Amino acid sequence: MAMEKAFNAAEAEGRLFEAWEKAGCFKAGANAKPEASTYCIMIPPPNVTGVLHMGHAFNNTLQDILIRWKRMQGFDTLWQPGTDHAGIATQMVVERELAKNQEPSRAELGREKFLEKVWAWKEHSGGTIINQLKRLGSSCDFDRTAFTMAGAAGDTRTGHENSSNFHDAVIKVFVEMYNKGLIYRGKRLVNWDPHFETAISDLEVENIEVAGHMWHFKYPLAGGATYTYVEKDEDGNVTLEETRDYISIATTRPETMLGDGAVAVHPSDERYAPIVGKLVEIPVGPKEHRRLIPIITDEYPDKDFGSGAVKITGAHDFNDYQVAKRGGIPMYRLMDTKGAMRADGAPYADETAKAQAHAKGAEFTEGEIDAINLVPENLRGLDRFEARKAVVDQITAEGLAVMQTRTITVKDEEGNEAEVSQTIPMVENKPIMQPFGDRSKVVIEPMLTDQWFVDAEKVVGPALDAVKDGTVKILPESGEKTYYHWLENIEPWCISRQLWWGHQIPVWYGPKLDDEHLEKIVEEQRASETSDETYWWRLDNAMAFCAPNETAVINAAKAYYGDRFEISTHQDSGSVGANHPRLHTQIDLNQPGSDLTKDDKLWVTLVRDPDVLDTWFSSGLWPIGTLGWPEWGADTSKYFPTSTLITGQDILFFWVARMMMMQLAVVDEIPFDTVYLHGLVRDAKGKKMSKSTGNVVDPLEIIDEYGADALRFTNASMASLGGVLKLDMKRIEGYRNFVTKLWQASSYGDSQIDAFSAERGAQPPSATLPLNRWIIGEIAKVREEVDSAFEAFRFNDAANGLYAFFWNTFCARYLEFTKPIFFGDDQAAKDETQAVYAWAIDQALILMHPIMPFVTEEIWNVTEGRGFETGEAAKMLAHADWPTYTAADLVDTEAEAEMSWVIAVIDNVRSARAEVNVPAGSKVPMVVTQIDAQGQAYWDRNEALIKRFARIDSLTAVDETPKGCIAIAAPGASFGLPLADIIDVAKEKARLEKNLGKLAKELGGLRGRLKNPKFAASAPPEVVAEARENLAAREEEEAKISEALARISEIA
RNA sequence: GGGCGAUUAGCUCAGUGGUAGAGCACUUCGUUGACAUCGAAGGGGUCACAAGUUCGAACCUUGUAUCGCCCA
Repeated sequence: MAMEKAFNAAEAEGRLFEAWEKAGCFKAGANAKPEASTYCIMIPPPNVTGVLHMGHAFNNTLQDILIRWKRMQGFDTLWQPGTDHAGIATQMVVERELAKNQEPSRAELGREKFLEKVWAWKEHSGGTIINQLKRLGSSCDFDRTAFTMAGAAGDTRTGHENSSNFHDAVIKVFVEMYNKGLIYRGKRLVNWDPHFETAISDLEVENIEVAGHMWHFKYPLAGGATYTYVEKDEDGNVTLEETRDYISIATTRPETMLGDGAVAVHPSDERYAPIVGKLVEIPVGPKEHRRLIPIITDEYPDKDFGSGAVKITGAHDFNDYQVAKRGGIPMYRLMDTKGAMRADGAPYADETAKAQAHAKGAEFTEGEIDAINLVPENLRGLDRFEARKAVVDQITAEGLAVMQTRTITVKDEEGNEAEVSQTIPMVENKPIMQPFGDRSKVVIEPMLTDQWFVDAEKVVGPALDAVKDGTVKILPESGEKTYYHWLENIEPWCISRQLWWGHQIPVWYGPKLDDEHLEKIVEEQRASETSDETYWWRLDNAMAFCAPNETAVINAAKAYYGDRFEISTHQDSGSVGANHPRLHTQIDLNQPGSDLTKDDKLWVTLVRDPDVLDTWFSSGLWPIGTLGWPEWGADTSKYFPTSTLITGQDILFFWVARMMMMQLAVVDEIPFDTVYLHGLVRDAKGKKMSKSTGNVVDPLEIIDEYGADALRFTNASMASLGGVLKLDMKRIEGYRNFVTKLWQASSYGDSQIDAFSAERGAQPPSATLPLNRWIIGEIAKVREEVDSAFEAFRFNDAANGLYAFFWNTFCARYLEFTKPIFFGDDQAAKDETQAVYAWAIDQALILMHPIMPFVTEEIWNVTEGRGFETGEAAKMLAHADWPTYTAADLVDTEAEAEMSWVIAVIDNVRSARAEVNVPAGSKVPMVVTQIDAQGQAYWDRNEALIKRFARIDSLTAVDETPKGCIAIAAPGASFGLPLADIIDVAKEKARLEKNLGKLAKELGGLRGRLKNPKFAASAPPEVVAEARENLAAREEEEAKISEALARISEIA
């Protein structure tokens, strides 16, 4: 059948993908040979709310290349697709949707109803990105599409119908790790998002440089003490000396001053040495209740930054937190979950007294300190930014701001200008790095909160060892260094999020209890029934029960509380503080005089922790969770441990390292043996793609315009190990042209030489012509090149090798050289060449299929005609057998030498003609002055070919080169083009001289090396031999050109 | 401040000890029986800098400069 004029990607891609899926080409184990080893890739699960971006396109192209390659090789392959539930992103999307449709808000709906809405949204829109992966040609086993919330309450099982019960796996792991003491609850400074009212991970924080202010304030020394403040220049000369009764502090966040626990200076800072250990007063809040804090030393303050003294607010700054931990400085939390100044607790006077008591040595627990609210009444409930203004105003009004004098020009009423000196507070306007929530876009507040943690230090060991001993390989190697650096300095992993959408933590709280303290508990209970004490505060004294489900937790609670108690559970509606664990009795404990007797029946209500697990906790279980652990059967567990993980280097720690730790902790096996890391896809200039810059490239638009194959080829060619990924449209266009080239070469085979009617199979047809023997060898070489490139994850080498082979060797040489045969009349030669041509195209399609599946499959199907060898009908290319022939099998060195001689003659003639302006179209005569027997044989066999492509009409042997002749040198032969009438003698001389110049440079290097006795002594023999051969060849060429130059000079 | 990396042709990048390559761009030519989404020919680099190791360095070592990314 005649092929279309060009490949219509837009029309063919959808049709081909459907055909592959319909034929079950991508199912786990499809095309596997009997007893084949498994090869499995776990997709890095995209966010279920996501849409395909260039990063996904790149990442999935590489995965698809590997899986298609292995599938064709006959491995038992599985490429596992799926999405993660993306807690905060999904919750946000659904909340926004509710608002848009004017439906009740999340808070109005309550937890259960809201989660129904989320599942409904997932059912409707959650499949977007999975379907977009298909546009790219991704050959995942989509029947197994997984979801990290599969099996959780309310799951409608849409879009992940066959997914295993991921929820059970997550909960099981949590419970087991909890029981082993690997998971605990504690206070830590986290990135708090005041909009979503949850902790978020570092990855979800964007640090953005914004215009900020730096205020300078005076903290007066306690009791009016003074000291001599001395500043010196570099040479030690005193530049300032004054008596001060304060220490100057610079801050960009004055509202946090209320929670200061200390002022820190560098131990080597001489300016403050006299006052280290003294107390200073925090210059804000009601004067009579101002707290005194110590001046301490710590390595953290930078002497040259600001005044060199740093206020330490451990509960609201990551650096300060470390200083506070080192120095035992209390951390006072100032804000609530919305980022407003706290309004809870006792009056300010009482609270500040508590803090002062603690400072003087009274014992407080961490929770008790956290309960202290150091916000003065007049600031309570204010948004943090309003509070900042108020604090600045109050300090300035009191004269405790550091002032500066400025001269400004003012105009009076008549317009006269006058210079006026002004003293104003010192406020520096300077850019500061500020953290923003990547989804909420609000300023992230570092906040000390109760969170759940994995004690990562206890599980990191095996994950480190597996990479150190080479069991798991990370590419590029720099990734391993980063991995070690991360894991050797690992911190506790915060796994709780204050969200509803996610795996709810399987922990229930009840009152702490034992017989001795029962009365005390009852008393406390009595009090708390009427008090405003928060849930968070209550949990400090609560008993935690961790179990996979309610039945189990009730059993656990029974064991703890004993027979006297009835146990029930309460599902917290989700708003923090709305409920707390309770102990009930039929007696109204709040009635005066009421009391318990020993036989009174009691009830305990357990409350489930409202928090959910970080999405990374569940995606940390992705390899075993998707395969059905703990309920997996042999048909899925055989794919574990998986083979290759391809992902972005930015999540090496967040995801890769955690999968390593968790799989090793849970099933004691590595999750994968090789990790391939790549960078971010950037624009052509290397800028990050971002909506605000407007340089985002949509892969789907690229597919629409250039076809998926062009995009995929571009991705492969960019994928050098450790390479930077800059996406240039020009490059995509170039590879689109390559797709066309492949199509046209196939079309030539089809319409011009009817090659595809030839009978052929997987093995190369027998060939006698050097041209055909040569191309068969070249195919074998490129097959080896592609395989070794894929094995080494050098996708760029595979892509570039195929490109160069197909364009420069196959099309520019072989295809052209078949023309004299097909336009001649040697039928045997035609038959042989037809078969070889068709076979070579088949092989090229196979080798290019992993990178460009669509165009290759389309050509494969329209050209037909293969499978004669085995008698089997042609399979789809996606399941064609990957070849194993080697260069050693198929390269014919004689044919190779002959073709390179022919090509050299043609190229030299063409080059010489072009440089001396002989019209390319004109046919000219050629003479030969000298030719060896080998050269003569080559000429005789390839005369028609050389004449056609060098545009020569005759060859005459002469004894002496005619005057005015263009010299053509070839190995073992000297030719000339006697064109005295046409050529420009000066140009020909210039050409020869230029060639001599190039040769002289090469010869200089070669001779220099070979003359050096140490070279022959130290260099490997094959290098020396190569240099000798090279020198001989260059010398032969030099002699010929020198002679030609002498000849041409005769007529000049 | 710490970690990882980069610096090679006008641009984007390959190149792990044997004397420098690709694509694009550029110049000239071309309606030559697959292809103008093309073909032919060509120009273009002190491999950031400095010192060292080596017979030999873009590559290994040390230092310097500049630029990224991540963490603090």
